[in-house]
Amino acid sequence: MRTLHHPQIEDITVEGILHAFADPVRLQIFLDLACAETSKNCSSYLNVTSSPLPKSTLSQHFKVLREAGLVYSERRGVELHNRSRCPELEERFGAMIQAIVSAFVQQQKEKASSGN
Amino acid sequence: MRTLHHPQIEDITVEGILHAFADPVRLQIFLDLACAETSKNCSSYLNVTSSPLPKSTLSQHFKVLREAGLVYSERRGVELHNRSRCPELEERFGAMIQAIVSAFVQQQKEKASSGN
DNA sequence: CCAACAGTTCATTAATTCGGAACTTTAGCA
DNA sequence: TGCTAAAGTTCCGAATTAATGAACTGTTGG
Repeated sequence: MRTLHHPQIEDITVEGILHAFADPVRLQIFLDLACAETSKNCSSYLNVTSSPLPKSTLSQHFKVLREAGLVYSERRGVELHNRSRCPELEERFGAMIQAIVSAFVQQQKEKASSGN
Repeated sequence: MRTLHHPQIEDITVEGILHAFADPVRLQIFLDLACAETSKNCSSYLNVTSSPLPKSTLSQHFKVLREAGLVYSERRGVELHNRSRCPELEERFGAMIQAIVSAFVQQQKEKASSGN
C-alpha cells in the first residue's frame, strides 16, 4: 500500500467535491463521518446500503473522497482511520458543504416518511 | 423532437443536482443562466469554454441540466429558451444551490487572479 | 513463521460520456 | 408551395470511467 495522497486545501476544487458527492453512497459516508465524534474505519461502512458493498468498491469510494479532499485517512495498525476535513473545507468553501449535507439529510427524512 | 421533460420539483434529487453540477461546463452554464435577466438559447453557450463545444455535446449538457431539474426549457420558434429554476430550487433545497454557485464563482476568481 | 484481517490493486466487464454525421422542426422567402 | 438555413436532437462508434471478484500487500497476534 502506497502512502495516501491528500490534496492541499488550496488544490481542492468545487467540481471535484461535487463529483465525489454525486454518489449517494459517498455522500452518506461523508455525512456520517462529519457527524462522528471519532474517526472511523472503512469497514464500518460495508453495510451503508441495503445490500452490503464489496470491499473493493468501498475502497474506491474512500479513495474518491480522499482525493477530492473531503476526508483525511490515517493508517493505524491494520485499519484506516477516516475523518472529515470539515473545518478546513468550511474555511475555504463557506457554507457549501454544510448546505449540501443539510439538503441531503432533509431528503433522506422525506424519503423515510413518505415512501418508507 | 419530442416534448421536453421537466421533473416535478418534488422529484428533484440532491444527487441528481450534484451530478449535473460536477461538470464545470454545466455549472458555468447554470451560473450564467441564473444571473441572466432573460432566458437564453443553447447556442449562446457554444463558446463557454476556451475551445468551442460541438453542438451535440452542448445539447446533451442542457438535457442533463433539464432532467436534473435545474433549468426550464421552452421552445420558441426554432430555438430553445432556457431559464434557471432558482426560485423553486431555493424553496426546496434551501441555501444549497446558492452556496455551490458562490463557491464556484469564488474559485473562478482565484483562478483568474493567480494562474491567469 | 503462520493465520487472520483491513484495505488495495488488477483485470474484466458494464455503463457513461464525447463528438461527428445525419436527421427533425421551424421560419423565412422566392 | 417548395427551397434553404438555422437550432437542436438523435444515432452511433470511440474513449473514458465505474463496479466488482480475485489476487495481493501490509500489519498484528500467537
